[in-house]
Amino acid sequence: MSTEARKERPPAIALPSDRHQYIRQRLQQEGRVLAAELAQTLGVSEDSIRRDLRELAATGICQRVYGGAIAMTPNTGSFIERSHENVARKARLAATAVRLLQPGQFVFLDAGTTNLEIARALPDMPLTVATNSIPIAAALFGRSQFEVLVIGGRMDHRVGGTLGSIPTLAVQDMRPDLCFLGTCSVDIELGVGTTLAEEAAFKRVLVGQCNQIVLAVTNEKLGTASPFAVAGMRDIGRLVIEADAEPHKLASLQHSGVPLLIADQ
Amino acid sequence: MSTEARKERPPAIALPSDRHQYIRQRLQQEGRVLAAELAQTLGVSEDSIRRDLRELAATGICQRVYGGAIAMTPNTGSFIERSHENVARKARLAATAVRLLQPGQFVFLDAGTTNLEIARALPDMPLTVATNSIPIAAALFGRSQFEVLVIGGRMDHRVGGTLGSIPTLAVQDMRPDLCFLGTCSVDIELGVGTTLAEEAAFKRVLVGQCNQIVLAVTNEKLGTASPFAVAGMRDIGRLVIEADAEPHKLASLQHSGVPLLIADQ
DNA sequence: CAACAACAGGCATGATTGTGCACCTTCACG
DNA sequence: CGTGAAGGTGCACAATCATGCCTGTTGTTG
Repeated sequence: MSTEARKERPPAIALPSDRHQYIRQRLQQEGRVLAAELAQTLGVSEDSIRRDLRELAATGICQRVYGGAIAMTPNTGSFIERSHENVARKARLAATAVRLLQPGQFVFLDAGTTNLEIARALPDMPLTVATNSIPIAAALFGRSQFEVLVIGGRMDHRVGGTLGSIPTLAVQDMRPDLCFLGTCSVDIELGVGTTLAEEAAFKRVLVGQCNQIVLAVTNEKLGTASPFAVAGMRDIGRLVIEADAEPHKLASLQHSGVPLLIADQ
Repeated sequence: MSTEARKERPPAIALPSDRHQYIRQRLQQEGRVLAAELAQTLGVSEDSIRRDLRELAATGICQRVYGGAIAMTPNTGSFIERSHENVARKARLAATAVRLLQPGQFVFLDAGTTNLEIARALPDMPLTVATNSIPIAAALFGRSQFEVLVIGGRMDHRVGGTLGSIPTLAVQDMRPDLCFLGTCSVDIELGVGTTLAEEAAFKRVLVGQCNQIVLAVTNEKLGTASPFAVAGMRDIGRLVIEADAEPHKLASLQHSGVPLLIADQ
């Protein structure tokens, strides 16, 4: 196997940065690494490997698990998988976010697992809801007090909704009062971003159409960046975050002037 | 079988998170898992498997049952489909109907509970699938070998799909090879009909766009009429019926010249 | 109802982890 | 050239985690 050949190559590595690069390469190739195996391959103690993995995890490159680490590439995990992660925390975020709604409003629910929880948490009041997400539309099926508009087009199996020119054109005919924007990353300097170019293009048009943008983000997305920019922080009308967000991130967000809404514990 | 090959693959699993991922994959593929079988396949005790399943159940990924666990489908939501007890019969109809498909075809799946079973029974071959039904789109979500086109518009909570001018206009740009038409009633004299005027209007346009119309109907719909006509019997390219259809209805259908396809018992 | 399988919880054990500490190398500075 | 600061590395230790076994309980089947 090619991976075997690559694993057995003499490391001849003395610099920690070389080790980091090697670990990142392995993570990208195989999706996961084992601490003990890395220690043997690289000829250092497991302590050093653990330190390396901790540092890589701190920068969001991987996620620390018992015995090693798994790659944190955002494309890892389809929508179905992601929709099972952190459900309780997302539901708490959603319960707070829906308080921003007023009866009679026209609200857009962008694709995303947090927004799926928001769809489930929508209160029983007259609302017009538009969405390009199939799971969200399915969750709203039967909630007959809502006028539901489905944005048609080609379904993207990664994001769980329609993307491309057809949905983009359809959104240009709408003027939602409120938009819950789905996102992969939020950073004060870099703003909101996603991992797919097509997704970002759609969201950019969406942001331009909506009266107010609301962003509900879990802790792990705060302070991270994604390859494709969607919006700047000044475009965000309200940022809903968890109660136990890291203090220094919370402080810098408050300092940046974004209107915050902190979810109940 | 491919599932066999996947089951027998050497686990080479050292991390507990890998085990979780494997179980989730099996759940998604097969809908259910057995604790004893997992323990043997993964080379750990059943206690550990039970702990894993408990954790996965706690996060909502699966539901714990005696002997294993079954997959939860939170993204497809709580459908009212469970109220339809004819799922098994519809699934048999569907298994026969999908044999009409050829690789590479463009197929339209109209809204309807029988067509939902057809969506689930679609074989693994390259297909372009268009639908105005949200439950069907949700069922196809994740089947990444299909190019799925969702027909957008206002969602009708009674039929579970989009209806009105927007979907009708969207369908006029399509020329599907095959269309599985949803229906409320079929009669040799009166043809195909539905109970909603808007629904019938959409289906009439759809019928005009498609190269071949396939109708899969359960016994209780045969020989009944609905207020709004959709198509005549001569528009039907193939009629899929159950094996135990009433003999006199079957005879008159055969006499009428409609190409019949009788489902397996 | 009886036999049996599956289950949850408690417990002991070994593996993994984080942290503090000592040692080493490197490098800038006097 | 000597020296001290800074960072990387390995080791020891305590805490945590994962696992298998045990026990009593619950659910299933005949």
